[in-house]
Amino acid sequence: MEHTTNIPDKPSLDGIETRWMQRWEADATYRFDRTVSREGVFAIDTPPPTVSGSLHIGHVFSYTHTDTIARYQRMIGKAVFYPIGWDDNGLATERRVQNVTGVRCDPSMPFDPDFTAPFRGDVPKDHRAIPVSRPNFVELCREITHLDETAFEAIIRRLGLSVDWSFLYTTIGERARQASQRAFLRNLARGEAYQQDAPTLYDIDERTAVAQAEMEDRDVPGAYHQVAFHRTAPDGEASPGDLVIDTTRPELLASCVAMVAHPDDPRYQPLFGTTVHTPLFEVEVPVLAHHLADPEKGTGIAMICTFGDVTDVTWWRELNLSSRALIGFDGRFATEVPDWITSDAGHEAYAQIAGLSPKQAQKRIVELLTASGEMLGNARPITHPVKFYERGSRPLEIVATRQWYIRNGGRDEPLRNALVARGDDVAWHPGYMRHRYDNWVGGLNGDWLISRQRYFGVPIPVWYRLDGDGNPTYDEVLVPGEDRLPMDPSTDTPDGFTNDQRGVPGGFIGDPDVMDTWATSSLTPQIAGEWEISTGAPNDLFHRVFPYDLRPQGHDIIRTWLFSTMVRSHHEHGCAPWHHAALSGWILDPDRKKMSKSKGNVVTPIDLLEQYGTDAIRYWAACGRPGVDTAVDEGQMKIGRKLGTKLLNASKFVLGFGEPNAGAVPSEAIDLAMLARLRSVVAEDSTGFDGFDYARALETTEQFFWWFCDDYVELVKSRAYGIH
RNA sequence: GGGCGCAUAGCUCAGUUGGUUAGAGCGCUUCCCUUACAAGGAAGAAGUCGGGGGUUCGAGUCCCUCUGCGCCCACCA
Repeated sequence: MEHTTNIPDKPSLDGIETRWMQRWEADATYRFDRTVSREGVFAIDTPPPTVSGSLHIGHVFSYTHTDTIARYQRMIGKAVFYPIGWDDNGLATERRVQNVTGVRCDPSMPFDPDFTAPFRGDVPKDHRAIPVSRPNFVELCREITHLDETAFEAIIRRLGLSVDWSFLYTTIGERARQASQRAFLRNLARGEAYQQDAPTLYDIDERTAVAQAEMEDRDVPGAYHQVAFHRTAPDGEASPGDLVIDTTRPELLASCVAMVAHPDDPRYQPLFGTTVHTPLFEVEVPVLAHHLADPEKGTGIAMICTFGDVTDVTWWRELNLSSRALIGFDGRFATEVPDWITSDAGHEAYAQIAGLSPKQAQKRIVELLTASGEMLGNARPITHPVKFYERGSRPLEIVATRQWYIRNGGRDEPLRNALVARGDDVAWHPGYMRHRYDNWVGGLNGDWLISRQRYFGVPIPVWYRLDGDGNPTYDEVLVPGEDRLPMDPSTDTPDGFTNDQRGVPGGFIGDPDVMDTWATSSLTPQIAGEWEISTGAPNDLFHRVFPYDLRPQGHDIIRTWLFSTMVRSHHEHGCAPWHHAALSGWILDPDRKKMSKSKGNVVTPIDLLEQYGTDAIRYWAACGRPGVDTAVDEGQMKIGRKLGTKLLNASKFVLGFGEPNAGAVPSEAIDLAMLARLRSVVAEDSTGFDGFDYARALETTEQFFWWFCDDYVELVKSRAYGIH
């Protein structure tokens, strides 16, 4: 207890944050005691915020919730493991660097040790991005993330989070790369990781494959084009009898491999087993039956292209069709005329779209179809959902590429059921969030694609043997021993080889890809807990913290972070990675619209912290019920500010009377009543916190505090001042 | 098409297994610079708990249904 002489006349909240930040740091107040065994530990799998700009008020909101839980657990005697990290690898960072500096990575460029990046503001708007080598680009990513991370740390400290900074990690850091590569190699050894050459959703701007979890549907304008295919006459020539389809992607006509209608559709039953000729390109394709064809849609018969959408992929696979892919990794139609187009007219038509983007090609094809009379009527505009990469600006294309996958139940019923059942091992707060998990796992339609054709990430830690012609033999995967991790296959050499065998026939080549950022952040429990890291006392930490007690996170990343963490833990440890998952709500702007940068309504945390003070902001945050979307409410922050001042003044009153005499026991009825009430408040708050309901605990405490001030203090005043 | 959430005073929200006249804060009205606090205190007005139906002695709370808003998921040619 402070001595009475230290009580200021006019207690103030100003500067209180700095004082306590320094005190906590000096005293190592929140340092985790790593001698405590698992039963005495409360471990938190803190979300590492994405380093791609600044922290959002939403972070302040949800991180405060977790901090109240951490502080409660500490108060009841637990050693709280409360680490923090920065998620700085991956495409989000690369995009940020591109935006800030105006460069782009070109792996074919040589390293330039003297390169200094311009800042975007100094680059003319119409100037094209400056290509730099991969090492230069990675260096830039490190520099810029470091700047952002410094700012992040300042805000988190200012917010008073009781994290243990000695466990700070980054997802591009050595520990993360090591854990990520180790887990991958073990997935590989157990058959949970595999590579496959298959149609893949591909972002043609970022030039990388993306996973199902990173896709989103957007309603965009499109148009139905009614196009006539020509029936094949007995002599093999196209006849005038036409078969009409509706398509939103006429530009893919050259990739058409078949027609498909529902097996029960009487309109098309006579045509099953026959062939038709495509318009413009005059390619002969079969008419087939498949139950996914919807008689209600368009004309009831569709063209199958490789690949216009995911249904095409299903048809292609299940009907065992050949592949006629034309859109390449650059998002443009192949420049060479494909060999399945044989007629002169077909060659001529293809020359019109060679090298074009899908959008350009569509325009041209429509012109050609109109000219040839094979397009019936005008295009009918519609709005339809199209798949985008969540951070992308152009629709995803489907391109056949070799990629790495981790099994997540998307193609495997028993594994899917096992992962759904893992949801039972976790207590969900609020409980209904469980449905989102079940929903997502139940709806998976493929395994988890983890390879990315990008640069700032954890390398896929394998090499491939090159055959006598210098071509990679992908089924001969060369792996490093775990003692070599972290490693980079583009500079490290596999055992039994020398570096001069890199890229030469009979030698080896490193996998050029990096892992998806979720493939690393799915291991935050392992990274923060120093899984398998030898620190003199091997693994002294991990078994004290794993499985963690709590995973706090936003409900929007159940499909990504929560699920992927579950997958990795299930494979590696055979259990759920935590006992509780607490899902926080969204932050809405004061008009209750979802905040977004494009709307320009983002409130920066630092301004609010400056204006109202940490306690006021934390008060506002803690008033938001678990899982409930909450508006930014400066009124609530003002109340928090007043409450803080009230607390200081009430403390001033109480502390002003000094310590009670040693051995003194309360005997006045009013005192005993107050203490009894306090006991019930403590009990109720404990119940609230045990169920991760910090808001209920706050409400109870606040109510008690006002009663204490308004009634109890007023009633004891005369006694306190010695007036009877 | 499937799933989930929300709807309570002008505003933002509590209301835990159904139980006396439905609560808080902000805002509003009136009064008070009283020695912890005017960045405060005291008092007051204000709601047919989204509509309809049902179960019950009793429903904001449980069941059915409808409406509106929001979110998640889906093979959307």
